[in-house]
Amino acid sequence: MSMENRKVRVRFAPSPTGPLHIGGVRTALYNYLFAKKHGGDFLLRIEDTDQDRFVPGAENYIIESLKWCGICPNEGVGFGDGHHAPYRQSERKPMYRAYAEQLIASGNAYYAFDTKEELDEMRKRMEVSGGTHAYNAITRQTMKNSLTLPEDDVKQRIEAGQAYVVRIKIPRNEEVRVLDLIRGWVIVQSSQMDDKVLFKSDGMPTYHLANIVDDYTMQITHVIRGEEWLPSAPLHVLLYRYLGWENVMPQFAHLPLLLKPDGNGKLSKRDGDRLGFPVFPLEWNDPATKEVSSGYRERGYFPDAFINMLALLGWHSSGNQELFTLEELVNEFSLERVSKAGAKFDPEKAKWFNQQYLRKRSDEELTELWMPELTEKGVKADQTYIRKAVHLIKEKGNFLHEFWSLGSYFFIAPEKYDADVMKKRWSEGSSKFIAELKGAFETMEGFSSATTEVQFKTTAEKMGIPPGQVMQLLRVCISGLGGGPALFGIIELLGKDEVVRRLEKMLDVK
RNA sequence: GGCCCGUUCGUCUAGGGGUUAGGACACCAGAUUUUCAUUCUGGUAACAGGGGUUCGAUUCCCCUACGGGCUACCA
Repeated sequence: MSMENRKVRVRFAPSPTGPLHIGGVRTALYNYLFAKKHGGDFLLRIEDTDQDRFVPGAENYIIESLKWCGICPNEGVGFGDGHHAPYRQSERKPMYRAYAEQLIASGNAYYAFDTKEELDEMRKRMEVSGGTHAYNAITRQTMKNSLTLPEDDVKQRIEAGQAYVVRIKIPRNEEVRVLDLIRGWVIVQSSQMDDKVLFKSDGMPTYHLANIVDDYTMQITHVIRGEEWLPSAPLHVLLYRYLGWENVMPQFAHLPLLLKPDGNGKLSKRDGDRLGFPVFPLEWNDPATKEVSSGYRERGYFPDAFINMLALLGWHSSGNQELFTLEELVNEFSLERVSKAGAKFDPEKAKWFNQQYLRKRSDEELTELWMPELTEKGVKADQTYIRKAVHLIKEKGNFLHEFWSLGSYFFIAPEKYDADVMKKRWSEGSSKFIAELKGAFETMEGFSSATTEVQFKTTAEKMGIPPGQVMQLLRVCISGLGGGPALFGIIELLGKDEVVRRLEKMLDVK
């Protein structure tokens, strides 16, 4: 089958060594968008070839994160098997050895018996002499491997059960070219590469071998991954070549890294703790340290807002649009528009995205989302009333969890009054004004925002007080807070009886 | 150290051989006819430096600087 008419198939291939951080989520997102855009498949493969680094719960965390974000793979661990199961490399273990042996047979790989100590010693030696400390075309001649040892010695060692690894035999001096969809041609001299281990002494392949074998057998057409993989891309190209798969080798795209908001460097777990914003999509309880790391979900972010925010970190459409639904992202996405430079993460903009999505939610939907908290607080109000309150509150908040502190006064008369405003605005004549206003309100027939506002102003003017001087005071009497939605909208919704009661209460307190 | 990648407002970015270098976040100022945390309007603010190529470069090339990544029997 030629490359051109193959169905697009991409994969997200994390290692279950801990919670997925937002950089990983963005990689998954771009893979998802690319797949959907081209009517292709998006699969999840778990790269657990390093059994020492296995963290319980990490795999499930990855699956739950993708689900929460709404970017579900259509194939893979946790999402149903396709034709290429299993999708966990530990379960694919039996298939890798044959490929390592194929590479040995074709002269592109070899057995190496060096111990950890011998390797350390070699590296030290090379560093002293100023050279690179790599296992390569030069240094391998001085090491214990099937290139330097007699054939029967090698055979004997293997039969005796001596530990060995399989290393790729990188050519002495050859130009290796990788075409990256984001960066163009990247050219590396093989003299700068080293004989990476492909197959470990514990019987597992390393990432490099497993990755190539799986991408080939799973018919992956595009490898979209983080920039930290760019240096090993030439190695991967060589592996495709030596395995005889170069004609179906996937195309590569290395994504720019997500950088910490201050200073420089890759965004890490520590930055979140230090700067007070989540680095993970979901809250994570570390099973070993018992440490808890906060998540976007638990902080009250909407998944679509979170995804929208991540999509714009390293990618931009041709226009000025910044708010995209998932469907719009799918339509607009292209690797050509992914930027090359790393993107500093901005927690402030993340909040702004959530605010935008909060506003986009209907009053009905927000009411429904808020109901559990209201019920828990013992609020007994009818749906229409709550919906109207929500309508006023949502213009002032960024998160649903702020609603109660922003608008509890719609359900409970304030217990406390904003101290700053009281100090600044309460004066000798204030009681008189409140009493006067209460009386005026009581006599009103209707009680709309328009009529109460007129009543308020005439009362103030009658007493020779500029309305602006007592407006915020009235707000505090009604809500206890110094700021909030349009005041007379609140007054209308609360209704005459309640407003009068609250004015009375203020007079009692003062 | 070596190799690789990168560099437009503080941040995310658009743009591209001739532009008033555009948008968004943040910030500041006015307005919403007299409250505020919303909204609206406006403003401050950028092509890392040096050489080329060219009539002309921020845009193309080279060098330097700076930043980042990789350099494990980790992914």
